[in-house]
Amino acid sequence: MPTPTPDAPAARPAGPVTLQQVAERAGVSSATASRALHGSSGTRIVGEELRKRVLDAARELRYVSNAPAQALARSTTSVVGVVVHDVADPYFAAIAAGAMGVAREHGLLVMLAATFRDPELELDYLARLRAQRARAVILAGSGFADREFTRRLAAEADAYRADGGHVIAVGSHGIAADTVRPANRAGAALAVRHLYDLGHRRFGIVSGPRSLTTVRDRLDGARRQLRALGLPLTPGQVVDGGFTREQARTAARTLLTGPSAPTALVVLNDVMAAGVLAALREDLGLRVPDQVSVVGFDDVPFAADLNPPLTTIRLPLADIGTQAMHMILTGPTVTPRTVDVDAELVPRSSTAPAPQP
Amino acid sequence: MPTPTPDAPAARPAGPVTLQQVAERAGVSSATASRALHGSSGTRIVGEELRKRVLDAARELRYVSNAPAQALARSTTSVVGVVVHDVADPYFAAIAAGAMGVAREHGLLVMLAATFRDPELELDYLARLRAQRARAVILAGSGFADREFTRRLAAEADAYRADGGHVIAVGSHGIAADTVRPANRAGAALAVRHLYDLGHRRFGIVSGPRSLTTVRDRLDGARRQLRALGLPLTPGQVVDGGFTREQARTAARTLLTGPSAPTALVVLNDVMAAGVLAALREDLGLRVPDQVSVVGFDDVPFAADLNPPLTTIRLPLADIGTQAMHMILTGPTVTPRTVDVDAELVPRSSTAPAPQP
DNA sequence: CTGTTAGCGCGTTCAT
DNA sequence: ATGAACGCGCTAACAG
Repeated sequence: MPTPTPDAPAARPAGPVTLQQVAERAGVSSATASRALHGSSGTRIVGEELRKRVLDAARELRYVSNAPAQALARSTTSVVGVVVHDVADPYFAAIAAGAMGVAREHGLLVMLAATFRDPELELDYLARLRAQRARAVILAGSGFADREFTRRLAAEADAYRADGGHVIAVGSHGIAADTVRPANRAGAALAVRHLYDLGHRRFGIVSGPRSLTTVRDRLDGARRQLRALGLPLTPGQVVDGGFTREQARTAARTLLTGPSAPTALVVLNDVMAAGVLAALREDLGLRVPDQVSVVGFDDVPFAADLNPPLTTIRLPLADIGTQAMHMILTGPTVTPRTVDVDAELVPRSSTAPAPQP
Repeated sequence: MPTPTPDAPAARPAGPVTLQQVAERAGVSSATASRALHGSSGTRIVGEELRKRVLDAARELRYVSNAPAQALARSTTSVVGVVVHDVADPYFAAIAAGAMGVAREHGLLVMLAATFRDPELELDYLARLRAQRARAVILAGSGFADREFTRRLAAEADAYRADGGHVIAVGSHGIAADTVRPANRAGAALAVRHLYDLGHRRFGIVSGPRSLTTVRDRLDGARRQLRALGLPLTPGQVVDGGFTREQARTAARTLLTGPSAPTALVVLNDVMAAGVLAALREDLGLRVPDQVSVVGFDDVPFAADLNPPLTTIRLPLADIGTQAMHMILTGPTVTPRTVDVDAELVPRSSTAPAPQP
């Protein structure tokens, strides 16, 4: 008969190993085992000898504590929720990545929820995350500009807080919560100003769904700046690009088709800008930036690789995620805090002086 | 005194509301409340009248069940884990998005873990996911080609299964598990073949860390095809682009610097291809595809927006995620299954006939 | 159909 | 320093 390997895991009982089993194998009570494994009160009040026996037993049995049971007993967990519109969107992917980096450093697990822009789903996930006793939730998706929805969201958020949770919002969600606020208005104004300074006077805006507060804020920033410059925006100058590449491509075609087509395009995010550049280049045969200048928004990783490299408004995406995460680590405060995140113009090659008429 | 609004949520007790409280408010036992809310045995065996009272009470109190407690009682959860290298990488973002779509349809919650390519972290997350009693885990990151590591991973995966969990691997991880297997070898061969057919005879490969099985598989596929074509690869023709844009940009410079520089570049993923195109265009002043042809791998969303639009090997990324998720829904089988996912050449504008010498 | 009872696995008093 | 006992909130038998 073969000699058992010294450190071979002992025959594991069927199903998950429990603390009790570890305790038995170590010849101690489950209380001692618990203390040895998690040193509850800061000090490890378990004797060296027993401690070692417990640790060995746990390792041999490949024991991992039952997190749900632990959560029930401690009435707290180490999971945080992050809700986004769509992970495949580089904007959210970057924010999520930032958040996850911090989570890792602090031993937190993250539940990622994607709403695909459905407000109902946002509410739903918030409730489910509350059920999970996620200690905090980051609402990373844009807020929805709907009165009734906002009321319901606020109610859910209140319930979340009442249950001891912590909610952090990215952008305007119309609720009283800690928030990380990207400079959407100022950023859009920056874009307009940049184009204006280059001599452009005929502007076009490729926007997104008006139902999103991010869209409204950016649009508003552009509109104000334009008005301040004496170039008030007319309805025909704004088209909805749906915040997606394909829709934006189509939208760009209609925008550039009129009699006095714009020479300057402010596109409310980079994903759409990719579609707009494609439309200009492949559908309309217009040269960027010679005939038309384009400014994007976000500065997602691929912005510099577009054709031409995209001038855009940079938002420190990963930072937004880390900042939100840090608010979680700090814990909730009596009055909501808000961290402002600046936007910055990144000049690349999609903008140039306005063509002479 | 103000009349209370009819449907105003009743004054909620401090902290989370429990089933017990809902039951009391409805004047029933907690068992009945549980049945009314979760209709255990398929059939709703609770009388209309009581059922309604319970539902009302729950709504008024904004009750959500305590998931950890439920998990403990039922000894099962509705969370699945997805471990990736980095969410900000469009390859993983797309896979995760595919998985999350299915998760949503089936009421599953996903815990996303990012290892940042650290094998230890992968092991760690797997154990933590086991602790969470995640019903299944999708190992979406590339496997690591390390004997010792693989042994440990297999042990963890076994423990996971022994605990009633289900593990799904994407690509080669060297463990006996259900796997979704992308055609990495065949895909790379396709890339080589495409370039060969265009008349190219001097090849260069921008590879990634040899420690990743994905890299090895793709490299192997290219190497075999090249050998079959009578053009065996020499060490100098392969450089490590680190699977990142920046490293690949640098790597491309060294690759193109030799005496008989390649006219055809096979880049082992699209993210690196973006860096390679930048190097060619901005650092080396070489025209693509006139002087050098480039083929990428993966067909991430931005591939078509690069300059020039990238010819690449498409992997149905979202599909990979959904397929993996579907294996979870099906549940584990006695013997591991494997689903093959085909790669396909997507000709765009970064490849052209070899320049005449 | 509904209520009572007994765990699920763990942390945490309270004794010792 | 260690063990015994109780409770966290919920589901699952088991009665009635």
